[in-house]
Amino acid sequence: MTKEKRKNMKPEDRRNQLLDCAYDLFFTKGFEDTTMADILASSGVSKGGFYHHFESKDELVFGIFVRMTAQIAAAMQTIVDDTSKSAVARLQAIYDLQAQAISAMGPEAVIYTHGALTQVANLGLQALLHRTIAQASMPFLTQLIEAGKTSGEFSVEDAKTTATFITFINNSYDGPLSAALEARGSDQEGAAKRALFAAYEIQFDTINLCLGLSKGTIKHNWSEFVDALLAVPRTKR
Amino acid sequence: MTKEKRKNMKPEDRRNQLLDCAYDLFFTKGFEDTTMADILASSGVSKGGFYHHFESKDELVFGIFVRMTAQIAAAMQTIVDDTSKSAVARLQAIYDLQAQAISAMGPEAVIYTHGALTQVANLGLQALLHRTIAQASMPFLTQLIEAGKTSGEFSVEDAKTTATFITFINNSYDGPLSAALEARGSDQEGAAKRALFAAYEIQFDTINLCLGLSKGTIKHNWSEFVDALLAVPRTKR
DNA sequence: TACCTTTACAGACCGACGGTCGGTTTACTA
DNA sequence: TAGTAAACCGACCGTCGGTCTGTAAAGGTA
Repeated sequence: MTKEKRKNMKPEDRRNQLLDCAYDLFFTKGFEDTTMADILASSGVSKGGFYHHFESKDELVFGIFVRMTAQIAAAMQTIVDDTSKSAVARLQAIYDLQAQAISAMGPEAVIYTHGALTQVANLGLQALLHRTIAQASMPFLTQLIEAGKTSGEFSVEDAKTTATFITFINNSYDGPLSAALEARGSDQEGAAKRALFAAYEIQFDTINLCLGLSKGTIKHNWSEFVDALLAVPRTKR
Repeated sequence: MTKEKRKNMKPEDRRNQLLDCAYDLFFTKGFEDTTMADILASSGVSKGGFYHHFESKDELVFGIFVRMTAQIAAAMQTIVDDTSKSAVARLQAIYDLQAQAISAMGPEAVIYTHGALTQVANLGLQALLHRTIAQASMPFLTQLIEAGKTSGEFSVEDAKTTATFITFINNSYDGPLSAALEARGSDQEGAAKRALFAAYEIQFDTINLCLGLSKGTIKHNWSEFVDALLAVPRTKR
């Protein structure tokens, strides 16, 4: 931390810089365990500078999630709006996109983030993240299921009910992944990996069934990616 | 707060009293928003007295969940161990027990607790509660599904995988209930109620399907209880 | 250039919080 | 009744998120 000449930045740039710093810290140390001093030190901004742009520490979380939902909404929008594809194909595209987005982070980063979010101190942050993603993606999934219902591809009583249930499962069912990551390198590794794929199977069987699709219609293409995840050696810390 | 004569209590009693006070406060105000001063005031114990029995504020949460898991485990144990009943009947008994336990609280208390847990400030507590209940109930559910598999009642690939998935759904799928409670008294009430029952339907359809049971075998008997919940007028606060 | 206004920033300061510590009271035993 | 161990008290401490007063940079105007 060498003493640098003070540099006034454009408000939007400074805000984004602070959001970036907070993002890193919150998702590794957790919200409560990240102090304002941490954020100020990593960003090189003074307290006064920070509170000129944000009203509170809480607003950082809010700001992070606003950025995130905007990205998710935009991505899903383009997929759902491509009506040249069938509803099934578009739904599959959503899952593929999910896989791509996570893949793009790289295995190590995914593991690190996942591990951090699963810590007890971060459960609140994780729950809020799930809720945020659910709220952002629900409308588009509902719209897509509605489209598939009218086209006769999906056999569904109520699109919104189904969308709610599927969104819930997609977002929150990460227990088996945690267990598998935990088991890396131990003699339980093989069993945990099989359990993980069995979990994905039951998850996607359920999804297909809820939409009235035959088994295996919508599928996760996560195999090679999960393999990459489990191949990462456990970091000592 | 009249000044009373000091009364030394047995450690176990004092601990339980403090856990009771903390339970009430945490599940209404939330963990972070409950100060030590709140707990001390409501229990009439001094700071020194408290820290004689507990190491930290965090330990209160831990203590609360230990008591809770013990109760859950005991209740499920007796049901699962009653091998005179079929596996289906025992699984149904678990859901009935769940309904009874919640009913016993009374509609107002359920609504209040649910509302408190759903607030953003309490999401961490809620997630930890879900995780705790899941860990406590999983072994018994696995055992029961295993029994039903060998008896031929359930058609299941792997008992543990299925138990994990069902436990996950049972514990965490409370979004529709929140929405319905939120809609009480408004013109959306009817729609929200229908949506809630549709959500329960898709939930139990999934459960039955995961166990290879025909639709409607395992069912929730929550109708009249949910009616009672939704009949409670919204309290202004 | 000189001057003024606006705004991005600095850091001393504040009250509230969780937790500590030395001392006091109670309950029990001999 | 004296001794002791454990239950209890409350003043005190360090750290936290947040405030407030002041200052330096940036940009307009002459």
